[in-house]
Amino acid sequence: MVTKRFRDSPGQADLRRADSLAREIFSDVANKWALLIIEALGAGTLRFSELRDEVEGISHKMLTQNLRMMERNGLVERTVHPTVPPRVEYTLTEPGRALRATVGGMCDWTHRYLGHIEAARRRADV
Amino acid sequence: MVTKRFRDSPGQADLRRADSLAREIFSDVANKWALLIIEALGAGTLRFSELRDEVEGISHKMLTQNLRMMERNGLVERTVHPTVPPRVEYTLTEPGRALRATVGGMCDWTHRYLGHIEAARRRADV
DNA sequence: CGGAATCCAACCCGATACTG
DNA sequence: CAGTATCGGGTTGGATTCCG
Repeated sequence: MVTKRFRDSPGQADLRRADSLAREIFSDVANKWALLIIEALGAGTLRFSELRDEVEGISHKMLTQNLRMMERNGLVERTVHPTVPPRVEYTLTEPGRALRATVGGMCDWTHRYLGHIEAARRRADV
Repeated sequence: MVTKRFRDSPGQADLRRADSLAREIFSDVANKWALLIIEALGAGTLRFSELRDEVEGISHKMLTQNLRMMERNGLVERTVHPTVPPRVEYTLTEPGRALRATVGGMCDWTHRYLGHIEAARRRADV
């Protein structure tokens, strides 16, 4: 069997294929910092420093890096106010808000199953 | 602007706190390999080698590592058939299936917004 | 204040070899 | 077939510094 060399049609890209665009995007987004940032922005627009306070434990560098990635992928919009001192605000775009809905599901899941998981760990950690 | 704290009921662990159990679990789960494994197991029970084929690009080591983590957290159940050659099967538990529902949402999101994101990238990548 | 760049330690993860 | 252990290069990511 010959591996297809031509592009898939846009709607058919598959997360399972390691080399697909879909997988690349999924990999970008499926990391804890990106998801926590999205969740934090769910409540509304935030400044850089507010975001850093909101997502406890994230470093300046990681926050910048993830915001750049999310901006490039069109998940957040970056607004610079040319004031002194500078003021930069981040907002979820429509795709970002759509993603946020499912991320919220993951957060809820974490809280709901906290007990289950604690118990499972006690069983596993002999 | 007032920071909203309404989501946190007292006594409920908070994802925002870097040192909370909830954050630890979220960080375990919020990585691409774990999520792709969960998605793969959504269709039903799979053997180790089937899982490795299903999640393209994952290494033997990463698969093992993530499965151990997921087993410890009670997301998957591991069944060893004492045959020769050995046969080990993995199945989602109830918490695992619940999580899978939201992961499915993320996968759908990826497909739905693939076009948006591609366009955003073209705009960003000057 | 927000961002970029640098340095460097810590770790991630793939490859490999070996076991039952 | 499934799993463990080890090794080492590559990447990650924190701390720091400087800039507009």
